[in-house]
Amino acid sequence: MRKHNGTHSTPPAADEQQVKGPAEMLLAASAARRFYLEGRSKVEIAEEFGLSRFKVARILDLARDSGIVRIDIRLPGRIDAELSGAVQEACGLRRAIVVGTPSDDQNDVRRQLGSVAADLLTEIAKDDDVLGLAWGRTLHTGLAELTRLPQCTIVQINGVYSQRIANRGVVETVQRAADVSGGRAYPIYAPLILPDPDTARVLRSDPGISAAFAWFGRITKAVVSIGAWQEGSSTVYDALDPATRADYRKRGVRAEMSTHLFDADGAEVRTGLADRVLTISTEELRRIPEVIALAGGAEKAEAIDTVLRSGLVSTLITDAGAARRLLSARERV
Amino acid sequence: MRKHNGTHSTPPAADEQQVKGPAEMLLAASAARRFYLEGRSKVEIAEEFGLSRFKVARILDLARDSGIVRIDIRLPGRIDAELSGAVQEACGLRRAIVVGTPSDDQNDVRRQLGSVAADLLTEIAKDDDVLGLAWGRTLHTGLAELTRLPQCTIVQINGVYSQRIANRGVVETVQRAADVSGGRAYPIYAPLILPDPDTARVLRSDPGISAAFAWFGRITKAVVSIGAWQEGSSTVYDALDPATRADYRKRGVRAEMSTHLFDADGAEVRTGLADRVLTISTEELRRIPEVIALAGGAEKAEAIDTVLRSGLVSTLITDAGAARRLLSARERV
DNA sequence: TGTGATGTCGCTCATATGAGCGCACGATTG
DNA sequence: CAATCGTGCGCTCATATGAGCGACATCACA
Repeated sequence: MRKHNGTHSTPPAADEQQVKGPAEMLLAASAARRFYLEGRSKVEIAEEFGLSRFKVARILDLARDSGIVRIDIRLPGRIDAELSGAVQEACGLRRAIVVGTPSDDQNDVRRQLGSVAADLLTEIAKDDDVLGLAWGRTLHTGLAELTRLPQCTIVQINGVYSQRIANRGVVETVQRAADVSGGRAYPIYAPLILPDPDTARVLRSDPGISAAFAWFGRITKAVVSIGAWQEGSSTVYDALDPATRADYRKRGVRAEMSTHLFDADGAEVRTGLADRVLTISTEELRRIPEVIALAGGAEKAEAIDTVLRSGLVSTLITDAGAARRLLSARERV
Repeated sequence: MRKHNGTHSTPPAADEQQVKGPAEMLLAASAARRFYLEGRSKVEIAEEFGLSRFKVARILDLARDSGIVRIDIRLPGRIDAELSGAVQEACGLRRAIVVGTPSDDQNDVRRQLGSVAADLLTEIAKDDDVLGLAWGRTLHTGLAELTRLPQCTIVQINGVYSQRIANRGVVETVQRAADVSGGRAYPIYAPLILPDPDTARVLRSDPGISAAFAWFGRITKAVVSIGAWQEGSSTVYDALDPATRADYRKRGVRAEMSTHLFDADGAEVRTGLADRVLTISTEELRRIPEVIALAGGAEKAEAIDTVLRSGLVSTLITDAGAARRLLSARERV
């Protein structure tokens, strides 16, 4: 039972006025109202107007084709359904959510992405899920909206980068998530990046921190963010000294996710950095069934493209600008 | 098979956001696109998304109820479907066509009504129809748009009121209608109102005029216009001297159609006027299967109400202002 | 007037669809 | 722990629906 084959796949130039005259138009509008709005069956309508149900069907087809009946599908709020579908398709993701930001302000974008991520978590989290949260700046504001959550264990999956964000905020958000969830929380009260591998090793054996790390293998849903390898786009980039930044860039680093570095092909670039950060490993990440990555801003499009190639991410939440650039990049390939 | 029982008969206050989260919303939008826009079946959609067809049905219901899918029915151009239906219902007419005039200018309204009448004639006239045309000012301009017509006989059903309108125009329009139709025309080259019954009698036996009158009994579709018994609203009123106008008004006349006068109950008011006009009789009118009446302007609402009660009219073409007043008058009864 | 093209209508029949139902599961309460 | 309720899911089955078809009217053109 395929309706209107063709007519709707090739959208009309304008309202193609195929209708003959006012009487038929009125009949079409009336029948369409009964059928589409009042939910009557075509048989009923046929009886009411004294027509055959086939005639009614043809009239309704006509009404759709001529633009009398207009069906539009648009998500309330900010999600761009079309871009979302396109990105999901083009990148082979389980899910892609593109928010159509009217504003270009970076903070607005971050807040929106975080807010959507919070909604998504609220929606897809089940009891006994183990949530790994790795937020940096992007998630920080938005996840404050997290007001409902099933009873989950919540694990912080990397340390805190305290230079820019008040510690208070991060701690509060973790605790808040655990509170609304009613489950246990495993925060990591330690810096993200440490001066040397020895310090990292010592901290990993700290009871509180190791408790969190012990959960990494059992995380079922994680939220991370993607940064481009440039100023202001990646917490890690910003935390490193200029020489190291340049060195990594020379070694092909284009993107960063949860302190892991990726080149343009989505391959992980192994550096000494891994030894002196407190974070989940890519192997552990890969085992997580649902990895939600956030990244906003058109300038991150290449970095997103890159990280998605690694196959670590199952859901991407981004904004329209980045989505469009991402799509045009993928088309070119 | 009744869809969405209730939900759509009670329109939601706003977009009732019943949807759980972004993922479900996205799924709903995606499924709705496939179903409503691409015309896929629910079974296909279910297969594509790996759901049962029931789940798909529920998602689609949700999408409609939550406002993701918006179906609106509106006629392209100027016809107001809702008012048309309401008037048709309230007045027990076979058809009612209400044009939604943005302009209040009387000439604009007349042009629109005439144009719609032309379209309607084009649509419903069949070969071998005998069309009776009685136009006054309202139809004069609009019927110029008559560009297509099956082969019909066209009969002018009343004389010409030449004081205000150039004769040339009327004659031209009649001939034009006959030309586009390819049928024969029976114009009446004589005034509508004559000074006395004798002159009328003489003229009725004029070969050309009596030829037209001879067709009156066989007319299958007629177009007439309704006037209120006041200045500028009825050709007949305007043509009479003040004393006669007042006299008729005193005798209950509220409306005029094709020189026939009606009181507030829709009963015909018999006056001497009938003997000195050249027009079709109400008895002949009543035998015509389709009588299309035109009347525009809110000030004619009462007159329309009145004439419709006579039962002579099967189709009304009017404007939104008159329609609304007509409806509120009928509601009060 | 014939004749093929075109369009309209309503039929049959296979398929799509929804109402109603029961089942399984989780939450709530005694 | 058991009973109860609510909820979400998918099944059955009667109904609604569209594709395809032939009958018929209409039309353009010879």
